[in-house]
Amino acid sequence: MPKQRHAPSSAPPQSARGLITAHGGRATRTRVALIETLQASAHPLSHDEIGAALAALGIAHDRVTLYRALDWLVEQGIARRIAGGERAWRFEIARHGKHRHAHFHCERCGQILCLEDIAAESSPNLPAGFKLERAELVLHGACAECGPRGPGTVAR
Amino acid sequence: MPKQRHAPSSAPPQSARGLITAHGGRATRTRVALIETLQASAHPLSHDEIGAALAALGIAHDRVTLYRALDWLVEQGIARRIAGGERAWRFEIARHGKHRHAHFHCERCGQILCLEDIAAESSPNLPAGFKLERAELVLHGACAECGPRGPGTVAR
DNA sequence: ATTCTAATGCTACAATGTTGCATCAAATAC
DNA sequence: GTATTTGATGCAACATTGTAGCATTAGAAT
Repeated sequence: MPKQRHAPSSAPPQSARGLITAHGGRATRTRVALIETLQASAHPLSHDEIGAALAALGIAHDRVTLYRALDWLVEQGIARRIAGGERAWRFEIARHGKHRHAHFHCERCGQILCLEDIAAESSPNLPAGFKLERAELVLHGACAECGPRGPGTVAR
Repeated sequence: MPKQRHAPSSAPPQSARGLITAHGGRATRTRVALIETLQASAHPLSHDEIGAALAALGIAHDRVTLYRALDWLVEQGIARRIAGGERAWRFEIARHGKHRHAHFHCERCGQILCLEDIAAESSPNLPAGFKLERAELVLHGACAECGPRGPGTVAR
């Protein structure tokens, strides 16, 4: 696993329970662990990665439950779903007030990183009648780990 | 193994057969129909849509063959694969010389449209060591058809 | 027409995501 | 602290999207 890159996150760490109850949900073990896992990660996580993290915490995790819990977090605006390069979704915590940022998909190692400096809310010159709700900017290429040195085994 | 690989010739309305043979491939019915279908479409097509189009032309189409034929087109630079909103890929013909453009994903009807005016090659201020190979910009929202009038049945 | 082999079309499988329903447990009421 | 309510979970079964292996077909060359 590549190292983490930290962005200057100016987020006052919101408690997981607080976030959940503030949205009228029940603070279950799964949801709390989910939020804390996402908050602790510097980059968006896939279902697999999240499942592994929960397993490491000794928390039961059914695949379906995970999907539903994540869907709920996204619905409530607590988390965000991003498309990335492969067909699997990835999830990241929505830092309070933080604008949407671009992501970088390394085609060597498959990792997805946040590019907090690059805004995704751009190019508003849409055709008439179109309503923009959100923008997703994904840059593809080789990350610092894979680029200069030998490329890692490709994750297609 | 495919022999040569050609740099994108900048020929205008290229014939399907010409495109294929220029890249050292065999001009099969499937590939020809595939290219012509993509060329005739104003927006990127999903596998389903392509399959339906081929079926309408009375051309046998196995799902696997379609995947492989499309992969080949992308490898050769004849077509481009874009991620869109759902987990399925969509394909569009790579217009000779045309720069990459952004796409609009309507979350009401599920349609994906090309925004030729909006370039996707932006924001090059990447962290050191990162190599950008391509950028994908997808705008999500409601298209002109779905926005003003009643929203179509959601295609989540 | 014959040959060579790139493409095709099976079949079988892998990965990702969804639906329905019975059960459990988080919050509330007592 | 116990009982009640129902949101959330966990399981099974299924749907969709994409891949791998291999025998067969048909495009191009001889």
